[in-house]
Amino acid sequence: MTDSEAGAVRAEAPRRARRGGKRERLVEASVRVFHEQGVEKTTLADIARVADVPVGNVYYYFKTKDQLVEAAVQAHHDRLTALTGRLEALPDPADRLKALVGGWVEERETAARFGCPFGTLATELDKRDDGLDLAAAEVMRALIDWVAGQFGALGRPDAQALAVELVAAYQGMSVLTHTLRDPAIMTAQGERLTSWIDGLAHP
Amino acid sequence: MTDSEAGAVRAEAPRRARRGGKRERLVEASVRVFHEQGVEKTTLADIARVADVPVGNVYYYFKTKDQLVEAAVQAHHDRLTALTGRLEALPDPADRLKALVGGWVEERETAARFGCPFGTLATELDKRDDGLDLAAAEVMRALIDWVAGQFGALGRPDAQALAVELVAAYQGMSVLTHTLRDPAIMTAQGERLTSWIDGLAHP
DNA sequence: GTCTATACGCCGATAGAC
DNA sequence: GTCTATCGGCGTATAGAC
Repeated sequence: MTDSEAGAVRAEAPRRARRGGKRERLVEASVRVFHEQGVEKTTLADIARVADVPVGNVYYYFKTKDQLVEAAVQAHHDRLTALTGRLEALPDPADRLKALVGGWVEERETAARFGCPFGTLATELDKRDDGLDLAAAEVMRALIDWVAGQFGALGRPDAQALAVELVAAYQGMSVLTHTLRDPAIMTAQGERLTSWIDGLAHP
Repeated sequence: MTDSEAGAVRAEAPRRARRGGKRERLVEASVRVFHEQGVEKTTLADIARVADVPVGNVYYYFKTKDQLVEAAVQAHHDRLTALTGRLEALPDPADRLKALVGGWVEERETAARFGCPFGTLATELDKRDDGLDLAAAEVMRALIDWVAGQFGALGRPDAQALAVELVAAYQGMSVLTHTLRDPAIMTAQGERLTSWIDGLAHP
C-alpha cells in the first residue's frame, strides 16, 4: 500500500489502471448489475458494493452515472470484438455462426433469469434521453455486420438480410426465454437455428 | 386496439367507473407512458399529467405505483383478447396469422421509437422484485397459445414450436427495429414472415 | 369524491479531511 | 488517490381540507 511498490509495474502504466484495478472492477460490476437489475433500478451504491469500492470513491473514476453506463456499453463492444476474434479461428464461416449460436444457448440459464445481457440494456437505453442509445446501436450493428460477413463468405447474396434474421431470432428467443422463464426455449430455438445455418451453407 | 368505451355502458355502472372515467384514463395513460419512458423512469406525476388528473388524486384509484403497473398489464391482456377476437372473424387461420403480422408491421414507426409495447414492458418487469412478471408471462403465453391454435388449425403437428418461432421473430425484429431506429427492418421481416406462413399453409 | 400541502426516504452528487 | 459526511432534489405516499 505504500510508495515502496511503485517501481515494478510502472513499465508503461496503462493510463488509468492503478493497483487494485478499481476502475476495471467498477466497469465489470456495472455490466453485471445493469444486466441483473436494469440501469434505472441500479444505484451507485449497488455497483460500489459489488465492485468492493467505497461509494464516494466511485466519483473519482466516473463523474456521473451516465459515464458508468457508457463504460458498460463500451465493455459490451469489447467483449463482442473479442468473441468474434476467437470465432474467426474457425476456418468455416458456417461453423463460426453455429459456434456463435452455441454460445448463446450455453447462457440459457442466465437468459431465463435476466434476458440477453446486451439486448435488455439496449432496450432500456433507448428509453432514456441521454445519447447512449446511439452507442448501443453501434454495438448491435457491429454484431449484425459480422454475421453478415460470415453469410457473405458462404456466398449468400442476401447476407445482410440473413444476418438481421439471425440476430433478431436470438433477441426474440431471449425475450421469450426471459419472460416465460424457460431456458428450454433457448435450446429448441438454438437447434432450429443450427439446422437453418446448415441448410443455408449446403443448399 | 382501442375498443368499446362508448356511451351506453352506464347500464349497470361498472363497480369503479365514475363520470369522467378517471380510472380508465389513468390506466390508458399508464400503458402509454410506460411504453414510451419505461416503468422505472415514469413518475406518478407523469401519468397524472397525461391522464389529466391531479397528482394526489391518483391514490384514490390506485394505492401504489405497482397497482398501476398491474392494471397496465391487465390492459395489455384485454387488448390482446380483443385483437384475437377480431382476427377470428377471418375464416382462414393463415389469413389470421398474416393479419396479425400485418398489424405489427403497421406499428413500425412506434416500434422504432419505443419498441414493442408489451415486450419492452415484460422485459422490464422481469427485473423487478414484485410479482408482476408472472402476469406478464401469462399474457405472452396467451399470445403464443393463440398462434399455436392457428397453426394447429392448419394441420401442423409442430404448432407450438412454430408459434414460439413466430412470436420470437416478432419480439426480435422489434428489438432490432428499436435499437437501430429503423422501421424498414419491421417491413422486411414482416414480408419474410408472411411468405413463411404461406409456405407452411400450402406446402 | 376531489384535490393541496407536505412528510419522508432515497439517490446522485459534492466538499473536503486524510 | 482514498474515503466520510452531507447536501439538495425528487418521487412515493399520506393527512386532511374542501
